[in-house]
Amino acid sequence: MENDKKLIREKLNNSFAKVFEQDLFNEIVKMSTYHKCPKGDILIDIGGKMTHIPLIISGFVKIMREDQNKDEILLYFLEPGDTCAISFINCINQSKSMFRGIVEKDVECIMLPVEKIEDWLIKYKTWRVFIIDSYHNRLVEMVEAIRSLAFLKLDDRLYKYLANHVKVLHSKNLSITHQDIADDLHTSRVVISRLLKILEKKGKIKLGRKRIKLTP
DNA sequence: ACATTAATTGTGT
DNA sequence: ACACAATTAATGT
Repeated sequence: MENDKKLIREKLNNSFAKVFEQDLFNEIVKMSTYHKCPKGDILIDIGGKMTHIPLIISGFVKIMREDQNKDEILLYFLEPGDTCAISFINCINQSKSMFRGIVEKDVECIMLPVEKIEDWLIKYKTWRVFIIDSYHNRLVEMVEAIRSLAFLKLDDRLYKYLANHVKVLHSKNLSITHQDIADDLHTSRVVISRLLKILEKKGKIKLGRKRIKLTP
């Protein structure tokens, strides 16, 4: 147990360095629990109720919305240093989640209980800033997603999608299938394959089975 | 090491 | 969009 707290303290220091004031930092360590979620885990599902909110230490999570015909809309990603501020509101007003969060790459996170989160909002300025910032970031990403849907052609969207993955994974080598991409971008696999082929011919990427390499 | 099978990717209509 | 061919990875013998 003591070891656990030590671990949390360490992890928080690495990913959330100097974001929180000292008192708050100590409280977070005291109230939180450490979790690991393997790829494929569903962190939060549509209709689910939240009791904790996560602070992401490592890995990343894909947040999406599913509509009537089982179609999924990709909304945004949670990266290390992020929290899901949207789920935070769900916590406070006890409403159910509109979104689903799927772990795309093994996640380490710190879970915080809802009750405390509300207290801290009043007590700590750095916490307020953190939550509002988080909200702002989510909004910016959603606006960007809408812009991209409305104005960009599919080939540009595809490239952006790849570039974004490169960014969050800190690696130019992506291990992903054409089908997965097609699902996220709402097209067929064949279209993605063809566009990727064109990108390869242009020298923008290198293709392999289950892997795509962005060229610098 | 080889054959079999399943999954992924490529291409023409 | 569909069908099918080709290629590659995974698994068992």
